[in-house]
Amino acid sequence: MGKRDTEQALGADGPVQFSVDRSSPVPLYFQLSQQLEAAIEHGKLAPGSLLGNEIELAGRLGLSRPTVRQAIQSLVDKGLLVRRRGIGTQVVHSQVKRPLELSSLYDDLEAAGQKPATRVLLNTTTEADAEVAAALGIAEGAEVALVERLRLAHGEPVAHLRNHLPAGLIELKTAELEETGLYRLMRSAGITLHSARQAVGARAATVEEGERLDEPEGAPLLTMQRTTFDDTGRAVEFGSHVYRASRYAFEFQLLVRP
Amino acid sequence: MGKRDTEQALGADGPVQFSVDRSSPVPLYFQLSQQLEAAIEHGKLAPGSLLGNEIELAGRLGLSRPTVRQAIQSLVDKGLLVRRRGIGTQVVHSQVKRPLELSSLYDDLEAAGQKPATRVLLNTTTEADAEVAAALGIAEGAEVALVERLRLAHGEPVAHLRNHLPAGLIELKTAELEETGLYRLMRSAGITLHSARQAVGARAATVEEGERLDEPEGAPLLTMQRTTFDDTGRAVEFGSHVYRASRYAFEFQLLVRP
DNA sequence: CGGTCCGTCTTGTCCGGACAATGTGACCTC
DNA sequence: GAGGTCACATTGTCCGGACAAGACGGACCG
Repeated sequence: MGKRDTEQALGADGPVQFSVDRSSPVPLYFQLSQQLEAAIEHGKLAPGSLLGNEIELAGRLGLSRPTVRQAIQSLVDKGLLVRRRGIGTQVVHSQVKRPLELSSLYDDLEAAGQKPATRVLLNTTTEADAEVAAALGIAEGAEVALVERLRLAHGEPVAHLRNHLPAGLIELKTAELEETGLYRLMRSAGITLHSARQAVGARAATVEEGERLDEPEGAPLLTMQRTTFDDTGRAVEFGSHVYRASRYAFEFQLLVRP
Repeated sequence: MGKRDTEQALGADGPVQFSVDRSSPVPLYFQLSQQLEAAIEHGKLAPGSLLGNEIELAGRLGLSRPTVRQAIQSLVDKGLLVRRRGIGTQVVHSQVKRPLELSSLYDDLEAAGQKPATRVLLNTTTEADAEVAAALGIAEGAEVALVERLRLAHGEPVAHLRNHLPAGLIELKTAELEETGLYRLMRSAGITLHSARQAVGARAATVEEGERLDEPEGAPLLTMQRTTFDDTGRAVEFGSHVYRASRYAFEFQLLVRP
């Protein structure tokens, strides 16, 4: 009965089928959004194809339209779908890389198959200087934890990491720091990382930095300063890091919210 | 009649007042979210203070609870509010910098009061090589626009910018490129920028780069490669840029979506 | 005094419906 | 044939209600 022929989201044998389990404790909208995301990821929903209108989709699944909209909206926020009033909802054309987690050097190296290792150079407490106090939003002179680490890949130095944390937030054990990344330790301590403000620059290596990182004096180094916040807006970490430019580059994705 | 005393969002003279205009074409939830955001921005809602429960807020404004929730949710997504079941919704503790737009060097310099200027070195079309084709998702050898620019601040060079764009997307006039940034031109051409994938690294300047940027050979340079996508997922620009590390650093904010 | 249970508060999820806004395509008119 | 007009399809906004889930405080009991 459709007056208009539309490019439907069809597989080889009909429309992609979704289903929800009402006995599951997982919210219905979340079940649906995961199935949609998986279908997009696996190419079952081709880029550019229309999803079919919300009301019919809701009826087919036995859900209400608000629930279906909530599922779709979460994927729109992720950049996987585009809604167009009067047209429909379609899959974006290019495969979108995932929004990229707050990059952890340890995880980055591990994912690249580089077998990261860590040498803890310092694990103590100190008084916050002006820069650290401003970054963490605490008083100058307040006690903070200070960790300095050398991160290695394949036995060669990649970066020198210096981190300051508010006192009492987490107890950092040197043995743990040698075996995993700082963010993993914080997450397993119940801290939910939420956002980070970063500044990335470059400069020439000093003699000391060169010795530490096995680079000649004057070699280009990548520098990053980062303040990380948890979900309540507290600053939970301030890092001041130096990377060998010959061994590392940052990759990340920015989303624009208009 | 409240059995519990809660830290309310109070000003000097009672709770902050909001109001909506039903005759306005602006959606109600958007009116409310803007007023909430402004109140947070101006400190009228103190960090950590509770917002008051949704049902009462809805009743006070003459709105339904879903509408109020939609307004609140948009601010939660922005990282300005935190919801806690059984507790309430509260303002995050630290002032959050805005999510940071897709950084435009031109806008960055202008915002810093640096009076940016642009010298267009090249404005032509060419065939996409393998790297450009892969980044833009087009065929190798396809026609692309190519622009090379030197960006100056206070008359001194800051960066060398090379951009490739799919053919036919936008007509770039050299005169316009000298006067504003590429992103502004694209936006005013009706292209809605959505996300970008970036890689930032560093390296030592070659002789030619040094001459172009007024740096000695071997000076540290910041490099960035960026592919920008519009809201349908099309790649609309691939940039390969080189910055003087002594004059520029990237600042940006990353959001973690759990 | 301490631990457990329970009630209450708040957000989370879900439903069904209604009307508005907008883009598309077909139809009609000139 | 060209242009404007109109109906239709689809998402956008908004409402009112219902129950569930989690968190906190206080009462109760050992």
